Amino acid sequence: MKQHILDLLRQALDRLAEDGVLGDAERPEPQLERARDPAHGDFATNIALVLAKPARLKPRDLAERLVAALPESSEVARLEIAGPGFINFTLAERAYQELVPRILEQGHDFGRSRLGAGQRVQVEFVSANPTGPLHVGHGRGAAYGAVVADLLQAVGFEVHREYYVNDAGRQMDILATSVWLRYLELCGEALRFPSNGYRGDYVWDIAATLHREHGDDYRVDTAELFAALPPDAPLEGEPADQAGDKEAHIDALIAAAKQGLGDNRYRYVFELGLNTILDDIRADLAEFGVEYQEWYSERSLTERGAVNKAIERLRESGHVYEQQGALWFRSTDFGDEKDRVVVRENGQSTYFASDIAYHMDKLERGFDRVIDIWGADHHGYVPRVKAALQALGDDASRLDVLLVQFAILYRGGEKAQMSTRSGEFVTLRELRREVGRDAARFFYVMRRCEQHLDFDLDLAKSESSDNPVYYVQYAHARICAVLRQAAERGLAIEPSASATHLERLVEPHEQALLRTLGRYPEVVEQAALKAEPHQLTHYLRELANDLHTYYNAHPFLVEDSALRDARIKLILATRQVLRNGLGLIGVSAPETM
RNA sequence: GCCCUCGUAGCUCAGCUGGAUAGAGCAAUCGCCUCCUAAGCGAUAGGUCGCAGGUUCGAAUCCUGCCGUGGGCACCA
Repeated sequence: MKQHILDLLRQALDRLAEDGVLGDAERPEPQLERARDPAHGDFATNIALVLAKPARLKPRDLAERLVAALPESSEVARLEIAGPGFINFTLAERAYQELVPRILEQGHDFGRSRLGAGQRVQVEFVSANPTGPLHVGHGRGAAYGAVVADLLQAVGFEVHREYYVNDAGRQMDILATSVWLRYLELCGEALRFPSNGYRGDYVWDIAATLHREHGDDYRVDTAELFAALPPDAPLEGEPADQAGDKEAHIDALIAAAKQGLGDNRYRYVFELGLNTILDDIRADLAEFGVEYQEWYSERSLTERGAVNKAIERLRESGHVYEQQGALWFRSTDFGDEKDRVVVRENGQSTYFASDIAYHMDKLERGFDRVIDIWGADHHGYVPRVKAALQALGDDASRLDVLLVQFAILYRGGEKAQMSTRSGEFVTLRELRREVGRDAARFFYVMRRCEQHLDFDLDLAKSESSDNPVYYVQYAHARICAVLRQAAERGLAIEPSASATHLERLVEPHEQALLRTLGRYPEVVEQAALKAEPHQLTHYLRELANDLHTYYNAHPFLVEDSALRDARIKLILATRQVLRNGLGLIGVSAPETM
């Protein structure tokens, strides 16, 4: 509908331009907005105000010229110039009524478009280190990323969903070492677990697997091995007098593990930890309705020399220098606040170096657009990654980084962030178990991503209209109930084809519902282009409200068969849009509740 | 200290590429089930859009400063 009016406006502008009315000024794309006040019709444009100055006309005079130049359309019932020079469009009722057969015919495809014209977009999201289960913070990134990806796909982009697996690097060594130490404890060794180790129960579980399947094969004499370790930082309950460096301590422990186990056995423990956790993450996300096209291994990047290649390219283009034994990237040349190390004094490349290589690879794979979804705590990272792409001569504007703020759980009005048992974050799995997948998906995307999310667990679980998930789902179930009722009464529930009888939809509630239905494609488009799923959740709430209001005001299964036919078609169309919208945010549309 | 984010009704939030009288939901108060699921609907009330300047025909929206929230400022990942 909106596109149609825009077409009319463009044609009118063309005519005025031909007549020389507009002068030489650049012509902006006309802006067409939904009128806030019904008295202003359905759509309004400020184009006359914008063009008045270059055309050297008063806004209202220009508006009149424009209106005169607008082609006739059966969809437009009324045109009006208002206020300082807005042009208001009121659509014909028929234009709305014809939505119903269109929605029913297009079904699942209603609201989808080809706006993206098959452009390839990569969306990378979650990408949590495989050092433990996903927690509720990752859950928000997962839900948000999945919906953004689905929205983009719905408007015609070819979407590639990717998880970057940090399967190399120090954190993974710490995990492997933690698993091994727990294993040694299971073997009966007495040892002091490092302050920087991973302490979660899942580490014990992996260690138990190792112990069960391999007995004492991985056991070494710990006393000898750990004899010369530099001191650790004190654990809770330990005296703080001889505080050591926990980083140096854990690094020495890793080295000791590698030495004690030898390459093969160390690698086995490492892989066992990685695979166990990665499998868990995969299953967790799959149960959450989040699927990927690719799980991209950081290690593979290193193994085929991509990191070295990236560093070489930076070197060739003269953007790196050596200082104090390390290799630095001069990111300040590209707006970063300080230069960054890419190769450490000990010869190891940094995580940032891998990231440069990874992003270089993304662009080389030919995506038209690359979207990274990160936790907001990584925002300081954005300038340096963009700087690196610029230094490599790539187009950094192809990369968009979307930052997702933390989610804070509330239970009984109190923060419930920490789980009392382990002192760790609540896991995504625990959250899903508690509130269910539908509520979790909906609540996670209900707010703008840069907004801190207060996640009210009690509300998410409540079966009342306060709970937006139930509210929307109930609208869907209610329509299904009406159809079941019709079947029980032996009424024809197969609505007649085409637009027959739709002129009977004259009640204000029906007109309101039709207007909301007509907005759906615009909402999907905006939500997709701006990466704002919350627009869709807000819309669905409105649509459900229109339906509930209508339901309370008018019976659908009336004696008058023509009216009944029209009303059933209207609620069928509503059901379709509810389904489509819920589907896009990964929430089910139940037939009964 | 520097950088980023957010600050809108009692609470949680929309609205922010400048537009017409700032909107929802919850909570509060008052109503609506012999009728397709009351997991619903209606009504009332609720505002110095953090504060102060600036830009202009017009600012919640853009700019500057200040105040407050959260986060970031590693040869960690």
